[in-house]
Amino acid sequence: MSRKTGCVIEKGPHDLGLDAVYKALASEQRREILRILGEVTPEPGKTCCAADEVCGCKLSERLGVVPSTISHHMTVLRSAGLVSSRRDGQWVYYSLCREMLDAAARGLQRL
Amino acid sequence: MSRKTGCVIEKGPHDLGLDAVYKALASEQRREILRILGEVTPEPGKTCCAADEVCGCKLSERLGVVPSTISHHMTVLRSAGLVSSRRDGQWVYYSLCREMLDAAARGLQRL
DNA sequence: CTAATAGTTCGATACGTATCGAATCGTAAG
DNA sequence: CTTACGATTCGATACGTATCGAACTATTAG
Repeated sequence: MSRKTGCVIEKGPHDLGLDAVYKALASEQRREILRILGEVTPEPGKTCCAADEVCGCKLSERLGVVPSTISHHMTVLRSAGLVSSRRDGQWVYYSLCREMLDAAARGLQRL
Repeated sequence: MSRKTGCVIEKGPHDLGLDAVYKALASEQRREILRILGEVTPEPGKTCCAADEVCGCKLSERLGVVPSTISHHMTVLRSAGLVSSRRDGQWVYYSLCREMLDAAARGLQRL
């Protein structure tokens, strides 16, 4: 099926719509995840990663935390709109939502 | 004495220097404080606020929280480098450190 | 000096979050 | 169907944070 979770930029009073975004960013581990997703370097020999996407198991490996913790962080990032997820067979691929990152950056400069 | 706390932009591995900044931003109340400091609108008849600065008692009044809570938030914001503080007699004036806000915004775009 | 005002610090409480292991679900491979 | 693997959910625990009131400090006003 591979239904893709779109990244929608919500707008509300003040930056309440960005509240979840700033909370999600307040974690070095999650920022590391975003950095990894930003790399989008496809490893040649690997089967588990598409061209510009990263799957959960790779994140688990690179951060050195168990899958359930990764899953938790990805839920936070996804509901903040910072990443989108797509299931392809056994794997779930994540990719960065740069629009939301830009929105957060603009939100800061607006202060 | 009015010794001013300078705002220094620290740099470290990754954005660990920005960790405190993102944590400080992960609070609607603190973002509201930054917004108020960003206004820098001097009220004409008021005696407790200098031209481009805001004192703690005004923040306490506008947010509707007790002074001790404001003091806590200001400590967080100050140690993140997002605001600088200056005591003038009875009052402590706060002002925004736009350099650090810009650094945080740039940090996001770098992801 | 005394009283009043602004701010900070401290202690307590409540709430949120990070993390793990175990159990479960979904999909693919045998 | 059974097994294996990736991912998620759940429960428990530990830690961090927000908030308040009370006590304290600093400064000004009388």
